[in-house]
Order: sequence, then structure tokens, then C-alpha cells
Amino acid sequence: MRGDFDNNQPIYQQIIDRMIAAIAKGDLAPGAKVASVRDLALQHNVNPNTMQKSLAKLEEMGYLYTERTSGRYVTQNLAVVEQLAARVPEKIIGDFVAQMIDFGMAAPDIPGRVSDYIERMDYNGKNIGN
Amino acid sequence: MRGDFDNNQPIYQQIIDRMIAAIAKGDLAPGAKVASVRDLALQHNVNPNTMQKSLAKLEEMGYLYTERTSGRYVTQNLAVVEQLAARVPEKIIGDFVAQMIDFGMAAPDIPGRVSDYIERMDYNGKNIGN
Amino acid sequence: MRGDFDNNQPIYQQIIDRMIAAIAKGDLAPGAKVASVRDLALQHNVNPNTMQKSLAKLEEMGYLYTERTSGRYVTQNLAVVEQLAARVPEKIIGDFVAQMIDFGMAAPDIPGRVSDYIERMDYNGKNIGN
Amino acid sequence: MRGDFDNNQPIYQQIIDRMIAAIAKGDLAPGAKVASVRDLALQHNVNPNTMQKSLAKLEEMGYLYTERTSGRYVTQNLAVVEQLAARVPEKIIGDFVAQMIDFGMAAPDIPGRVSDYIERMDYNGKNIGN
DNA sequence: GTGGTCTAGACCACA
DNA sequence: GTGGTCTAGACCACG
Repeated sequence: MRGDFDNNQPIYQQIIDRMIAAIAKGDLAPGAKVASVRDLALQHNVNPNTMQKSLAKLEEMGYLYTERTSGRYVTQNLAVVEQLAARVPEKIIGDFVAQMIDFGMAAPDIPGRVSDYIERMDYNGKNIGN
Repeated sequence: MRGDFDNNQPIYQQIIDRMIAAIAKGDLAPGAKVASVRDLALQHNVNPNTMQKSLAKLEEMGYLYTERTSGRYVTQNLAVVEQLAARVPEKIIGDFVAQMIDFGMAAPDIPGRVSDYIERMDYNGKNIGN
Repeated sequence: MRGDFDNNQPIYQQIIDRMIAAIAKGDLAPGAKVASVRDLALQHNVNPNTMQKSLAKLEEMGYLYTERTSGRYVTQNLAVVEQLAARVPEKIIGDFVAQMIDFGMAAPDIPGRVSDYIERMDYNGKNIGN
Repeated sequence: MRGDFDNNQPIYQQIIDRMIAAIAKGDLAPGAKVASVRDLALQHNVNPNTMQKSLAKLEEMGYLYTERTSGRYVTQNLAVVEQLAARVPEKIIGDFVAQMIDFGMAAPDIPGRVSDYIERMDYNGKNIGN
């Protein structure tokens, strides 16, 4: 039926993640108009209620704002967006490093391990690099 | 009450993760006796049934086995344990890299970002050490 | 209280067996919706948690799958179901033959014994039918 | 450690099954002396308490009897032993046929299925037949 | 004392 | 209303 969602995570959360990523990457530029709840629900193939919930949360977080009668927009607050582009990966890295250290790996060795992994990845999937 | 569990993940799963890490790190050596369900429940501050569920899953996965009426033990199967020690960090790195790329970062830039993070961490860490 | 369970086998396992038989026989068709945990618990006269455990195991085995918040369904994977319809009786026969041989019976004599039994059964059965 | 017991069945019960089979097959003849608890425990590689329990149950069932000071013997009651040789397989067959019919198989077809199974078995394991 | 099973009942997120 | 999780507490077979 709907194959592209992970059953172990609420759908609305997965949509939030997608949209935050889109904002952080600039696919959704600051000030840009966001599609209607109905359209987004269709695009993501979910129930409009679910999409509504995701958008409400994104608004709470300050990434979107609603202009009454006209629609929803990505925040104009550049600081927030830049922070996103910076802090989100920062947190991901932090969690990752913590996990590795917890696993008994010396901190200085970690980047090397990551490099190794990426090199191996390149061999298997050169096309990704092009 | 119990502050050290992540709300977005079932407790039994988080316990599984902890114990797998312990086995992979060697804190729980192959063949070692595992504490009783009741004791572990006390240690982790959860209900014995929850702990039972975690242990049953670990057993299904082949990391533990039960000697009836005598207790539970870490698998003697060294291959499994060694695989764990190798594959677990591999998976952590893989998930991390995937996340970063998903967030718009170019793969080759990732190790650099990790290095930066660790260096910054070092400055902060040293102060703590003094 | 509950007379139709065998004391030498966990209830959840007996329920699993029943449901696998139902799937193999086609009483539960592929893709069919399975009753809710609570309803099934009532039908089988057990605690919902027990039923939950049975269903979770059936899901692990690949015979059921869960559509979040909508319910549980029999797998759509026809291969799995057909295999079941073929393998289950095969296993029953295999276990039976092994038991008989273990009891000192020569393999070639077994079908004859079964025939004898069924003929005797028929005599008794006809009376019941009138 | 002790590889020849099924973890899902009490050990004492598995020993009972073995000994009943031995009596039914005549490996333990009526009136024959049974080895001491201690020796049997060694033979079967179990705790003497466990063996004791098995023997007590077998005595309850009437298959063994104790001659004070001299030891335990297989019942002299030939009826019991013959019944065993007859009724035990009878019950196995009955259970089997019931299972197959429950599975939607017509009773007259069952012996044929068994024959088929045994023939296939012969091809794979001719050595068993010699 | 050990693991295993079962019950009763509660709470929660989800759609 | 659906499945999922967790708790508290009981009982049992086992060795």
C-alpha cells in the first residue's frame, strides 16, 4: 500500500524530518510558500490529518509560519535556517561520536574510520559520486 | 522516576541495545553468566517482564542462551560475537553517513566535519580534566 | 475455567498453531484482516497480552503483518502461504513416522497400521452418523 | 554441555518417554532388573534427583515396581506391557489422524500420504533400511 | 533460586 | 478503535 514509511517511527515525525531536511538544504527557501495541507498530503501520500499535525509541529518549532488566509511559509528568520543548516548536522555528529566512544573507540581514530567507510562506499557505488 | 531512557524508543529495545553493546565491547564475555532476570530488572530499574522480553529477544537473536533452571549465558559462539564487534560500529558509521548525506552534505566532507567536532571537543574536555 | 488448552504447551504456542493451521487451510485467506487483539483474546478466551504475544510471533514468522492503527492482516505473500499448506502436513507426517519408528515399528508397516485405524474409525463413525 | 535433550520439555519426562519406549520395544523385558538410580543417572547424563523422579513416575504408572532392598524391576504384568506395545502406537496414530483430518484431508487419503512420505524417505536414507 | 507463563489493568501514540 | 508497551504480581516446573 504505502511502502516508503518506516513502521517503527510515527509518520508525522518522518514527514517533519523530511521537511526539516528540505529547509536545511535550501530546497525550501526562507519565505517560500509551502503547498497546501491537502496537496502536501497527496504528495506524501498520507492522511491530511497527519500532514496537519506535522505542519503544526513545524510551526511550533519556528520553521514555518502561517499567514492567515494566504497560506503557510517557510520562516524568514535566516538565523533559524542557518542554525538548522549548522546545528542539525552538529547534533548528528555529536550523537555519532558519543556512540563510537561509548563503544570503546579512541576519539582521534573516529574520522579515519569514517574515511575508510566512505572510500569503501565509493567503490561500490561510484555512480553516486557523479 | 527513571530518567535515563529515551522516550522515542521502547525500553526493552534500549536495553537490548545496551546489552548488545556490552557483548560487542567484551564487557559481557562469551560464555559468561548473565545476571538473573530479576536482578537485571533491578539494575536497569525496569519491571522484570520488560527485562524478560529484552532477554528473550536477545536469545532469539542468538546472543544469549538459556540453561534451564541454572541461568542465562552469553553465547559461546565466538563467530557471532566477533561479528558483532565488527559489524556494530560499521552499522553506526553507515547510519551516520547516510544521515549526513541525506542532509545535503557531500560524502568526502564528512570526515573533516567529524575531525572538527572532535578537536572542539578536546578543548572543552581538557578543562574538565584539570 | 478454560478446558480446551493442553497443559504441556504454552497457551500462546497453541494459539500460534491454531492460527497457522487456519492460514494453511485457507480459513484465513491471504490479505484478510485479522480480528483485533482484544476480540481474538475474547474468542480464544485468553488474556489480551497472551494473544498479543502469539500475534507478535506470527508476525515475526512472516505470516501476519501490521498496518499501523488499522489492524493486522494475513500476509499477501502467496509463496509463504502455499508453502505452509504443503509443508505443514508434511511436518505432521514426518513427526508421526519418526515417533512410530522410534517406538520400534518398521517403516513399511506404518501405512497399514494407519489404514487399519481408519477402517475401525469408520465403523464407529457410521453409527454416529445415523 | 548436554546436547541430547530438548529444551522445551522437562528432562524427567523425556527420560520417561525413553524408558517406556524401551519397555514397549522389549529392550527392557518384563521382570528384568533396572539399573540403580545412580547408574541410570550416569547413563542418561542427568542429575540423580531427576532420574529418581522419572522412576517414581514410571512406578506410579505401573511399568516398574520396587523390591525393597533388592532393586527396581520392570513389571511382570504382561498385560500392561502388551497393552503398551499396542496402545501407545494406537494413540500416536489416533492423534495423527485427527490432526490430518483437522487439516482438511479426507481420511481415506491419509495412508497414501504416509506411504508417499516413507518412499521418499527411503530414497534419501537407504542405509536406515539395512 | 531460576526462567517461563499468564493475568489484569493501565496508558499512550496513532490515524 | 487500533496495536504497542509497561507494570505489578502471581503461579509453576525445574533441578
